[in-house]
Amino acid sequence: MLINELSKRTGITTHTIRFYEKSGLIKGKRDENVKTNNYFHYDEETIEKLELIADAKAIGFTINEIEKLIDAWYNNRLSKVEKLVFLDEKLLSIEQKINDLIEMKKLIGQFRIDVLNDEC
Amino acid sequence: MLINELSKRTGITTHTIRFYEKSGLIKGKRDENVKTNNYFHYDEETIEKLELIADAKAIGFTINEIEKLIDAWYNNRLSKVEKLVFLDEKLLSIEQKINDLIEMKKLIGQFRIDVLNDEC
DNA sequence: TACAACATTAGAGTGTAGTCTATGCTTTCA
DNA sequence: TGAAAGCATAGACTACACTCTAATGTTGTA
Repeated sequence: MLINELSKRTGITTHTIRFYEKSGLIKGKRDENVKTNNYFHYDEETIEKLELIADAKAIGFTINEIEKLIDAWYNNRLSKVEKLVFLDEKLLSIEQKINDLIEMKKLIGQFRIDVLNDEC
Repeated sequence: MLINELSKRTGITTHTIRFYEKSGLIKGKRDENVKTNNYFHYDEETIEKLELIADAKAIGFTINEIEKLIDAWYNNRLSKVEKLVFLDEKLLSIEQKINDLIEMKKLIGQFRIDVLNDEC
């Protein structure tokens, strides 16, 4: 599919898709048989990747981290050990974030009770 | 205390502290008795606030959200209802983030197993 | 009293992640 | 076949959250 369809199917603007393409997060393919244009063609896997990007962004991953994640997932540039090191590191930081969020939830929850009881 | 001590006690640079001051997150007081300088004086509460800022930043709050949180917490610009609405909204978004993180943890955890079993 | 250390403001610069505009070529369809 | 819609690239612009520099004034100490 071309960029417009990809955009419609993912809800991500063509501008942002091109930005991700330039950043190396996704890779469209040029059709060798067509000499008249330079259009990028995208496959179903790209949709998966864009969904992964959206999810990873939502939990605070940077473009750089997402690039590495996609690299570990889809490409074979990283060795098994490198992949495991990276994934373990991410798992740890995710756990840390969950704990931080639970702490903040407690804090705000307690504050909410104080407000409710006019103690604040 | 002056900005240098505040910086040392919180680990936040004077530049960043001034940025927070300009952004309205913290408020130093000028000493009315001293006419020779314009130095800001900070109290213990400011340390608390800077710690709250650091924690809130770590979980992805923006400066704007943090400002509102501090406003609800320390100042009395917001009514009880406004405070509760804001806090409930934050609690919901924190819960959403925790769920997103748990999902991503599962995903990466499964991927880790696949890598371990050479299925990837 | 010299001078190092610290204070202030204004404003420029940086990195991240887009977002938008301009220009120009290609494809599609009435 | 000509207009509308779609595609590409380059590069300018934006928002956020700092981070740094310059210019200038104040305080503390040897």
